[in-house]
Amino acid sequence: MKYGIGEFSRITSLSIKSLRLYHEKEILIPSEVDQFTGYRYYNERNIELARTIKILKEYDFSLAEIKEIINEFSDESEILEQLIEKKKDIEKKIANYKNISLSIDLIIKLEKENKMKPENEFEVEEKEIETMLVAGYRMKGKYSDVGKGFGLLAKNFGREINGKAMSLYYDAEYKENDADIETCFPVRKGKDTEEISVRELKGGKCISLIHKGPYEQIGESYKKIFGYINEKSYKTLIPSREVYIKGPGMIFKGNPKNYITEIQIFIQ
Amino acid sequence: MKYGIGEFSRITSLSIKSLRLYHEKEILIPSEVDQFTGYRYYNERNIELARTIKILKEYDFSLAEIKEIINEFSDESEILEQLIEKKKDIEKKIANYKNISLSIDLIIKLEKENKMKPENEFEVEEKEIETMLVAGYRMKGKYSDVGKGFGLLAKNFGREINGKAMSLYYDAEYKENDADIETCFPVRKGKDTEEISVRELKGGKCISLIHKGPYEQIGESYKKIFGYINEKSYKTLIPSREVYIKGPGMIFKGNPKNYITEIQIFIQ
DNA sequence: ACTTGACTCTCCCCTTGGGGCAGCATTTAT
DNA sequence: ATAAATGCTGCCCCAAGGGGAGAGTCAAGT
Repeated sequence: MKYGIGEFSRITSLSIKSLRLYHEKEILIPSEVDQFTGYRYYNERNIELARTIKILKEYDFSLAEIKEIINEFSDESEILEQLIEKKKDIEKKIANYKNISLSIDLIIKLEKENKMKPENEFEVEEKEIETMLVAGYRMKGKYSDVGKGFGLLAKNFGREINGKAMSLYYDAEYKENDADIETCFPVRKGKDTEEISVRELKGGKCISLIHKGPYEQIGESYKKIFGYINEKSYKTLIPSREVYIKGPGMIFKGNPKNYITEIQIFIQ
Repeated sequence: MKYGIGEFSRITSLSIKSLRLYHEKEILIPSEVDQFTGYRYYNERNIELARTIKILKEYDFSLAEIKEIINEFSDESEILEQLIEKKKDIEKKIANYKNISLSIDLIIKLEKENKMKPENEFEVEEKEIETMLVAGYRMKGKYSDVGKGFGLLAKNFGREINGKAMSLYYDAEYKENDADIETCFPVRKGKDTEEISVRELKGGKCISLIHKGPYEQIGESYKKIFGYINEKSYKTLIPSREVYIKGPGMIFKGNPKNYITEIQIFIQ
């Protein structure tokens, strides 16, 4: 029994194009090729081989690998090594895709939270903040350096991040150049590394104000919030916090005019 | 400040080749191109865009998708839809790879079992078989039809298969053409479908003989095993079993001379 | 001013696993 | 005998670049 390429294609569910390619690459050679017309004819043994090739393709082997395998081996027990290797490859891909999936999840989650409660209020507010687990990287420098801190945190704790980026300011007064800052992410879990400390960040009562717009103009909001605090004669605690509700994103830098930062000054 | 392509490549960790491609595809257009020399020069804004592109690439977006996104949007909140879609894609890939991984695992496992205990004995043996969960497809036909049954089972229960393929023979005597056969796989778990029944297959005491070689010659082994049974005056039960310790594989058909089949005839 | 070495340019071919089409030859069924 | 279906080769195309040839350009040292 012999089959023309069309029939063979239907039998094996391999496209005619693929069959011609496999012939050209000497992976699946028709049992007979008409010397004059070039017509390809396939037989039963070709069907078996085609099945093997299809399965190896499903298992993500490349045509080059498949060619090697079918030329050298004829039984599963002989290709255990290759199967184990391939499985490792696949596990790596799975791990990689899982990371991507988690990263995307985080972005979606944070953005959805923003959509849920569009912060329309610009008034000073008193509120209670809960204790949370954070990963923090403490540094001395300027505000503009915090990006590096967040980059470091994201690289090390990317998959455990659980909320919005924050900065903690440990100076009692405003410092331009040598500020004592800790960049933080809320995390689900994690261990200290050399540079990063993971710990509970105590909550408490705080005075909060939403600042909308570029960070460079945040001074005005600080003025407003301290005005309120002085009026009420509250005693402040350090560190104070800035929560980046909407800042430069994971993907886009975004438009600074739309940045939203929450200032939180904790009181006794 | 402007950067040559080499420096920009170092800054962004994108290869020069990629940068030229992105320019050609109008994804990342240098801030300045020398009209006479064709030299590309990049600026700070290009760095931001490059970062965005890199991240989208990591998230598995194609260049075409990236082009669309960066042309139309400038904030994460605007591409939530695309992110959700991409996440679905990635979940599909993960699911697919997991299936492959499980299939390969199964093959490796079964082959390793064969290596562990090379069945060297060809003598009739009495042994105890444990109860196991099986998925079975019952049919009437010839032995040569069982392949289809196994194909069906593998398709539906592939990821739950937990041992070697078996056939159960429900006829008391030998039948050539219209035999009542059930093809089975041991499975971890599973639910009945219209054609396939999942259930406990009771174990018990059986007389076993390993048959090595093509199935066509299994008659001799049956003769031997029934000789033994008659000699001992055992009462046999139905169904009897054939366990395909080594038969046509998942990948290769293999050489029938090396096939190993265990005949199990249960006794009271 | 010149040379040298490092950069950069365009162009072309290669990769994987085929898809699609043109133009022609052959086979099969009516 | 003729038409419809099938098959052939050859060419161009996709994504996302990699590699290299051959030529032009830039900056620094002499």
